[in-house]
Amino acid sequence: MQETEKIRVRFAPSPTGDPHVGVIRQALWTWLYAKKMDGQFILRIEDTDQTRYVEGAVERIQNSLKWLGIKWDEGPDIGGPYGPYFQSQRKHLYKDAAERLIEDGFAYRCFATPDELREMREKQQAAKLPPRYDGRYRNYPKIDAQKRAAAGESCVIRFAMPQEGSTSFSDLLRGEITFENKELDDFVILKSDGFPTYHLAHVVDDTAMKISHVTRGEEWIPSTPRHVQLFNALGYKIPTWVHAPVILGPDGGKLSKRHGAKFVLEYAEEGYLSDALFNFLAITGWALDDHTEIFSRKRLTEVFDLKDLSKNPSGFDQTKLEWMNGLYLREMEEDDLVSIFVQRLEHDLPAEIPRPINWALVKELTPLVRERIKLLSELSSLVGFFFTSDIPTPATEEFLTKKWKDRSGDASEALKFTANDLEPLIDWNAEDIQQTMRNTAEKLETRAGDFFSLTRIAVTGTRVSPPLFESMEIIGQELCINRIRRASNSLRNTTDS
RNA sequence: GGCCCCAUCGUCUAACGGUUAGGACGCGAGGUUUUCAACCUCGAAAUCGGAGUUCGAUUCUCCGUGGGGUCACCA
Repeated sequence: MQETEKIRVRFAPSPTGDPHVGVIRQALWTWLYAKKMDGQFILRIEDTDQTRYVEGAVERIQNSLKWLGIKWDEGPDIGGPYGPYFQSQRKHLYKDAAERLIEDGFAYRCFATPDELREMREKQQAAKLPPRYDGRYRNYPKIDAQKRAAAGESCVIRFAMPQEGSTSFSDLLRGEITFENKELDDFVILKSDGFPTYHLAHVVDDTAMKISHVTRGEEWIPSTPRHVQLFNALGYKIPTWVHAPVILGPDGGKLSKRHGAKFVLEYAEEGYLSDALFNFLAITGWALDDHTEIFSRKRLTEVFDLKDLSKNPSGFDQTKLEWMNGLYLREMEEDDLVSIFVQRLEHDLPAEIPRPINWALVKELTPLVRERIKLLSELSSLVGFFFTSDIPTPATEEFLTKKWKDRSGDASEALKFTANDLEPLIDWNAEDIQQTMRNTAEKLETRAGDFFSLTRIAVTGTRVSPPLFESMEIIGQELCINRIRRASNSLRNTTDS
């Protein structure tokens, strides 16, 4: 019974480079479905094209998945009952299948050279015909083909597509899709180097691995009739097909590396949270209802369903991802966030700052900054001044904006008063610091805001910073007063122009 | 170009054939405020076009149009 069969799905990338968000979203949806259905999620490496193999790609793929919390139940590193999980290690299976197809009259050897085929296509195109294999070896005597192959002549094996009628299949999302067989040519199933093409390989493997749902990008729709024919010719059961939408680049075309980060691990480096990217990827192209969009992984494994995927390709809304990342940063459990912050600062803070990073300090400043950043990469520049006893005094121009324009003397005075008023403070806490400084401002007949901004620059070194008084409390009395005095002195030595 | 898929605010999307077409990001206005954020309120913003079917189409059908995919000894 189909209904009672175990759900087994797979993610089957080829190791040609880093997986970008489009392919990883595909993996993510597939994984969610496996979890929801209490099935198995298999990772299989489709390395049948040795010319495109990229060193380290398998590791990058695995690391991308791991970073997102997508664990496979069977795969190249952990094995499983249907291994091996590298197609390059299953060559004999494809060869056997191809030979069986020849035996049964579904396939034949083709000795056309690449040059010959290229020439053929050029002629077709010159004649304004669609480029396609013309079947020149389709009726070549089997005995002769056998002889030439045995003699070591290079050849490929092609599938003999039916030339009449049509092939239909049902897609979970799109329903019935039909192609005229005459539109399809005799495609290669086994290459001259003995490796299979994708068409043969995945049909053989998906069957051998008992894959119940073939999930893949919609770009595969046009070759699905070939797969249907292959499944049938081999006597295999047709799986359920799910051709999911793809992600479009910001330019409307295919996702391109020119526009910002593209690879999953780049998002990690840029300071996105795994949970946030996961959530975001899950809901671009899928929705539960008309209002929910924040989901934990666990919740998603309960409510997600492949059949609810959107049919149309989606753009990648980078801005919304950033918003969502900020949201996760704000809502995360504080202790978890502290440890993420520490980790990030270890990595991002300038080398001069001694390691290990002071955990207690990070814990203190976390509440001050967590809602001020969208990306972890923004953290170190925002909090750097907490970690060094010796910030460089900002340039005069930094201080003399707005109310203080051309008033370096006044600014210097104001800071001097602040330092003096702050010095006797016994209980160094944000509230008292604020009160003291408000008094100072009043005394100087200066608007508090203008006055605070001056102090902010002196203490933090920047015009934009975490809340001033809380920051000052953390930095400590002595250091704050030093910085303010230093700023005051530097301003006094400036002549207004 | 042939074939195939798709079509709701700028973007991601929701809507048993009956809703003032909903939400979110972003954007604009206001509020809050020591900077920046965050937060709150309000606002602008969409059913690609044309025929049908129907008492009634975002929804079903057809035709256009637009976008995307695919036509390899790549996946």
